[in-house]
Amino acid sequence: MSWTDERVETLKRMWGEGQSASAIAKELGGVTRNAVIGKVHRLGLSNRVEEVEPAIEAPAVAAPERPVPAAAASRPAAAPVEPEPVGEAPLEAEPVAEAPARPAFNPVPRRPIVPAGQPLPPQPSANEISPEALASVREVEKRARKLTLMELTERTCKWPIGDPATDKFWFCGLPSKPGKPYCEAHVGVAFQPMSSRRDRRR
DNA sequence: CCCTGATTCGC
DNA sequence: GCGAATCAGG
Repeated sequence: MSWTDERVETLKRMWGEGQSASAIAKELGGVTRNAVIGKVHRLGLSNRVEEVEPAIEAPAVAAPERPVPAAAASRPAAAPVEPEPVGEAPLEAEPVAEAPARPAFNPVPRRPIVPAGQPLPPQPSANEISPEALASVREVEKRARKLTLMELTERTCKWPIGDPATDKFWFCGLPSKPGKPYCEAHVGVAFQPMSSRRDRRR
């Protein structure tokens, strides 16, 4: 395989979307993640900071990180602060700013994309699941690895746990069954034979 | 062990 | 230019 314009385009797009090198390699096919990474570097876009798509803008917090405005030059022995030399500072001063007391650290500097694979799980209504399976799930969820969306891979269980609207939300993350999006326990509740979920008038 | 990107260097 | 091997890290 060679880097045709089309393939390069796909590479750029996916890299821009925050996809991992391995994911991109898989998508393209015929190349390894090493090849992708190598190409990324040769294209000079290893710096993923650039945001190509419009999408929802996350305030790109640069975080200059300079809590100590003045007194930088003269730092006798009084300043207990920052042990770091802050590297050089060949650049001229640009103190002006005042950075409000609060660094205002807005989270989510990234904008990950949903990992390939099937769209996610239909939260089952806890009512039509066998007691055994349900018990199993509860048990398993205590041991969930609590992965975040971007930590999911093809071999981690993608079963969502908790309320997405709160902090108490994560993905199971336990080893998924080969070829399945979920772990043993969750496969059990996700894929129910038609026969077992028949009418159960309530 | 699973995974990530970064770098090197023979081709 | 390419990418396997390797490195460094989570």
